[in-house]
Amino acid sequence: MLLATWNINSIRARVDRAVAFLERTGVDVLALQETKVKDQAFPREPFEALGYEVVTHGYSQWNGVAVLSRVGVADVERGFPGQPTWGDPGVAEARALGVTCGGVRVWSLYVPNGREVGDPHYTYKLDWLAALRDAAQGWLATDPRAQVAMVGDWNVAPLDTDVWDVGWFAGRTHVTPAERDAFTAFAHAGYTEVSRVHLPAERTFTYWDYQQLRFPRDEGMRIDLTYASPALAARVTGARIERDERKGKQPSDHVPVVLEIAEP
DNA sequence: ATGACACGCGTTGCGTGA
Repeated sequence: MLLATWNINSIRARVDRAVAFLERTGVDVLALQETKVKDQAFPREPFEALGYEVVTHGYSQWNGVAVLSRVGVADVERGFPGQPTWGDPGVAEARALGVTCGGVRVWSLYVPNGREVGDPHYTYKLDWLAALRDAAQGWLATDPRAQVAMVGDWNVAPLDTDVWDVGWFAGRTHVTPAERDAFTAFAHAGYTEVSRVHLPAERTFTYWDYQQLRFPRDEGMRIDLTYASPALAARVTGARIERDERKGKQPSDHVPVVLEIAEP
C-alpha cells in the first residue's frame, strides 16, 4: 500500500495537481491538510471518478483536513479525543481526521502553527501536541498491535538540520526545545517517525516558503512527518519526498511525502 | 529555469501561514 501526506494549501486551487499526482503515483491513500474549504464545497467528484472515497473535515477557509482512499474508509473521527479548542467560545478546529483505510488507522493532522513564541497560539500548539500524544498513547495501551499512522504537517522541525539556517530560526517557532520535546514525546510513547528511517539525509526538506526564492535556493524545512505505531512501523519499507511537486505553476509550498507499506 | 508570496473572503484590503 502507498500512503501519502500533503499539505496542499487549498484543494480548490490545486485539484488538478492532486488528480495528476494520484494518476502518476498510484497512491492508495492520500491525507491532505490545509484544504481551506467547507465540507459541502470540497471538490469530491474528480477523486471519486478515479475510484477514491473522499472523507473531509473543514469548517471554513482556515485549516481543513481530508483523506482520499481507494482501499476503503471506516470509523471516521473528526477531531481526536481530548483535542484542545481555540477561541471564545472554544471551537475544535478542523485539524485532525481519523479514517481506517485498508486496515491502517490514518490520522491526517495539521498541527497549529504557533505564530510566535509566547503567543497564545504557541501555547495552544504545545497543548494540542500534548493532548494528541495522550490520545496516541491510549491507542497503544488499548491495543499494542494497533496499526496507526499519524501523518501530516507537524509544524515542528525536529533537528537543527531540518531547517535551512538554524540561525535564522533563533527565537522563532518550529525549533524551540518545548516544541521539539512535544514532538519527541510521541517516540517516548512508542511511535517511530518512519520517514527519516528511509530518508536520513540532512537538509531533506518538505516545505519551502513562497517568498525570498526559498525553493530555488533550497532554503526549506522538514515538517511533514509520519509517526507510526510499532506494528505499522515494521511494515514501512520505503519513503520518498515528491520534491518536483514544488515546481511548475501554482504549487503548494509543501510537497507530498509517500510511504510504502508492506502487506501484513 | 525550480525565480522574487499565496490562499479565501469579499471587495480593491485583511487575516493567516512559517
